[in-house]
Amino acid sequence: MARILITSALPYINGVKHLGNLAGSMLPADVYARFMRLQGHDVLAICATDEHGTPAELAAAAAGQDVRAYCDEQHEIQKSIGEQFGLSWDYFGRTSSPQNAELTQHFAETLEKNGLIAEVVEQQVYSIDDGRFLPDRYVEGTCPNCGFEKARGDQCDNCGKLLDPIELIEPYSAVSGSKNLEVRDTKHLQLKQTVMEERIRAWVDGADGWPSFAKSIAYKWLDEGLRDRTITRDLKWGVPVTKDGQPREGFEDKVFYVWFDAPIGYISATREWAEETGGDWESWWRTDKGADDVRYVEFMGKDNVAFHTVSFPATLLGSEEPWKTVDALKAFNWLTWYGGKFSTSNKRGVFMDQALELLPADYWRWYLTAYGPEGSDAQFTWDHFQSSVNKDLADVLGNFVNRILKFGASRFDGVIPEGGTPGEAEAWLESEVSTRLANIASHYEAMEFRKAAAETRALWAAGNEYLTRAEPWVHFKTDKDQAALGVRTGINLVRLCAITAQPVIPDAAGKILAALGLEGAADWPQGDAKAMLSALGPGRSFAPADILFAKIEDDQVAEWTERFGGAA
RNA sequence: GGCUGGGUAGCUCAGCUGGUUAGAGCGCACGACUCAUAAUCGUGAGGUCGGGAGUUCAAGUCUCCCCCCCGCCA
Repeated sequence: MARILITSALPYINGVKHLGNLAGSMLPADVYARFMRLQGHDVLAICATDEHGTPAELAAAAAGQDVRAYCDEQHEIQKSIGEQFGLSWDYFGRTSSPQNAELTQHFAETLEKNGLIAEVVEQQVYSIDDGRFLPDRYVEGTCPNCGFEKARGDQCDNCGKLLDPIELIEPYSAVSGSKNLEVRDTKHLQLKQTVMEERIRAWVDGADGWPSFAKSIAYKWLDEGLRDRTITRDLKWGVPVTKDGQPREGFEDKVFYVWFDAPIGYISATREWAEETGGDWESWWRTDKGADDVRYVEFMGKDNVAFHTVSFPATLLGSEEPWKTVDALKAFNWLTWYGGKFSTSNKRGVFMDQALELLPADYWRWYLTAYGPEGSDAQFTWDHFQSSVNKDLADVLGNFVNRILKFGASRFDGVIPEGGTPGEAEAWLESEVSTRLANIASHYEAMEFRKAAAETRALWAAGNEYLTRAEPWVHFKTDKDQAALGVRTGINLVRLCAITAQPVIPDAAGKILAALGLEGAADWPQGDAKAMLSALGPGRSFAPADILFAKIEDDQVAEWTERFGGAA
């Protein structure tokens, strides 16, 4: 039994995530966690909301709420929707937790002791009326490049030029509209990544278990040369900056930059979990306290790769403390909406809460796993979604389960019958089952989700093919024992299909197992195929399940296309 | 304009460090079956791997140039 720590990139707090976010980290992390639990491993799956930063403040302001209240509410919403999607986190924490503040301050102070943090003086816009420094996006004014009058401090939306707030002509506060601004010197902390560069490169060199494109992203950053990063911001909402555990002089109105504290959230959420459950968080994160045998697997979208391969490791390695660093890293590409970007404002794309209004979670889980953006970007289209789900789930799996259970119920009174002599069809199936099960497991081990799903489906197809070969409906007329063998074997195969499908479609798998009278936990099938296919012996009763997956109809697709946008 | 990532059968995608007749699913055509959600099973037709040049005994797979798409940034 191995110990496996799984994290998925933290969803940002400002609203419900879309299907691309789900497909790119949270869902595969869950599928992987479920598979590993089925294998009997000790799994700790951690996620959390990423709550700090300017966008959170802006979103709260837009909602007319206090930031804390806004985050409280949004956190609960995201947690609930995730659970409805079957995301089986062991803990879903928050980066706004006291645990995260403490750990973030600990890391910053430790890094400083190790000479990796410098205090620098920068020039920044100060709003006298607001009584605060204004971060980039809180200053607006006329663009010095194109004359656009509503340019933001970080960038002009009109000409696209990247700006420094102090360059703006006639700047004003986006908070109050006040023009009573001045440029003042202000102190910030910088993480000296330049000093860490060779060390991080060596660490990346030694890494395996990353997709090639993840490694190339890390090298690209390293090749361009790491820059020292300012890790503090002039915001109220965030982790306060401290020194020796006390508020740091000159930093009373500053907090750590969201990208500094967010990945630390993986650790702090584990600590939240430990405090709630009595678990031992250090045994998962400190190699001097038991984590040396932990395999740590991170899931993320490709936009997050640099932060996980360079920035976060810089924090961990720079501390000179025995923190666990990532072992295997799985990065996903983009799920695109008809080849373009998901866009809330343009009414393109489906968000997690909306998806659940349309169809149960398993439909989405299957589609996003079997056709997800794993090796390259993947296109979501309604037509593709409809045809994939209908064929795979309704026709191949649903129909297989349904036909064998119904036939067995009507011909053998819902009791697994005995009798019959295994022949060619059974031999073929045994060979098929052992091949497929081995493939499914090895693809999951390798975190090849599309391939694992394809093999899972191949097992379902083998079920249909077996019935074609065994023809119990034909034998029933002349040789009931032979028909009994087909039914018994078919039902055993249904069980195997359900168990192996659990990581991806847990609800449907549960319904199937319930139909077989197998409520509760089921472990990954053990033994040889012959034994697996006779695990459920004669005499056990079963009942046909309700239709597992209703087909998606054309008029539904038409309606959804109208509602959510489709081909551009 | 710069920088990633792409451009492989009608569609969506696999093809690791170059090596037998380039793969899968869907769709399509034909055949079989009737237990089943008009589901299933079998067979088959489909690709000069974006274009050009080069390296090599051998390139979808390496090098260079060009074209196009998505995304990020300027």
